[in-house]
Amino acid sequence: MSKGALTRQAILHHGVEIAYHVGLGGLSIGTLAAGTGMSKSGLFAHFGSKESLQLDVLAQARSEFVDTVIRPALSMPRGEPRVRALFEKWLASGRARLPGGCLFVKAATEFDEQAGPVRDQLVRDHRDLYESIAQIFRTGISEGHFRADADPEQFAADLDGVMLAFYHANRLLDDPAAETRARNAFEALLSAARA
Amino acid sequence: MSKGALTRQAILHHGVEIAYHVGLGGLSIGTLAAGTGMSKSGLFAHFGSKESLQLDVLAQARSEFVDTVIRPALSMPRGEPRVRALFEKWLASGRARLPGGCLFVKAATEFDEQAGPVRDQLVRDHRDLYESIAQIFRTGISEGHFRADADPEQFAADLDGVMLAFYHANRLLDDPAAETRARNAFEALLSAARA
DNA sequence: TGACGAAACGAACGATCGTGCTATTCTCGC
DNA sequence: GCGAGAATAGCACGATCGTTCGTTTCGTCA
Repeated sequence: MSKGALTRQAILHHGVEIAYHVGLGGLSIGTLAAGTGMSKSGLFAHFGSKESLQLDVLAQARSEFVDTVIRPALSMPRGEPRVRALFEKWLASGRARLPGGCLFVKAATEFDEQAGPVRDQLVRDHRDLYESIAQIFRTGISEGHFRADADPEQFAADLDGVMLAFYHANRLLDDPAAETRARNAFEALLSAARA
Repeated sequence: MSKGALTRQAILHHGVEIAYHVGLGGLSIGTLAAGTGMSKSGLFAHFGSKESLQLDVLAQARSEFVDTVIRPALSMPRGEPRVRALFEKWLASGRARLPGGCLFVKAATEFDEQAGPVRDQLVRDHRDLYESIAQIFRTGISEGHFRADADPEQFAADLDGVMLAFYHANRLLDDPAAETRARNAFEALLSAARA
């Protein structure tokens, strides 16, 4: 990998880390440059605009989330084990405060009323996520683990809700029962899909 | 009401409206002053600091949310009707894009990793909300509408998750099925609490 | 009506924002 | 090892940020 691509990646890694604390809008080029030991203009040259930087940081977060949550789940056997692995990996990434998934939640609420390319990208990413969840759930139907008339899209929305509530309780409230509650809710979803 | 208190209230109303779009951090004194037709310094004098302004805007959002969601629900008969009214009012406030509740979700993700008085206040508000939900649910237990061993705190977390997923699907994705999904999830919660 | 306190204004501060330029340093293929 | 081109730095810009200060306008009550 060339020198430029290397520092670029280091910048984005730091960027995800910072944006995870202050949001994509709060991520400023000056502080990011200071954090990576670069000059403002030197860093800026890599992206050309702040919006482009935000999109690249978002792409980095997405790939980190896919690597730590989606892909490991897809390597599990089809059906309930795969669904369960998705949930566990997702939960673990939140517990460990991995910036990937968290940044997505933060960016989604930050930009949901601000039109522009960042919002458009977030919409695409969220749709992809929902589609991935639904697809993983469908393997559970075709394997006979879940009812044939279960609604995969409904399950995707429900699971997202469980995770969002977990993020809130875990990160804002520091509620030690957050994980237990998330597990209870997840098991309730599964048993409703089975019966 | 004195002149000062009147303009102050007008400022806060506008503040909630703006923060609902750009977040509490993105809410700047300059734009807020322009939006209310005041000078920056004249507006600033009402609050003394940006942080104080943020706290006051948050208090305004909280009171709007209590007025449009919590209080109407509490006026309904104890038990399931009250729980159902809470859900319906909450859903309606999201559908109508009333800034009150939405701003809370936005501020929660915005400040969940930024220590300070704003975060502390958000934690208190969120705990109060959860306690209110649990309390309303408990009236359903004592009225015999729900199982005696149902967990009110778990229900509060579950309902919050349903609403968070609804916000996401409704505001970011503009998903027309968002409301139906929220209703399905809510009914599933209720029937699980009954059986 | 005159006076006094509250309310709002105008101008300015230092800091930081994103973004251009130009120059310098570095990297890497020949 | 040299030269081309990429990578980074330095500096400055206009704008906006939160904040302060002194002044002016306004509301209210004696």
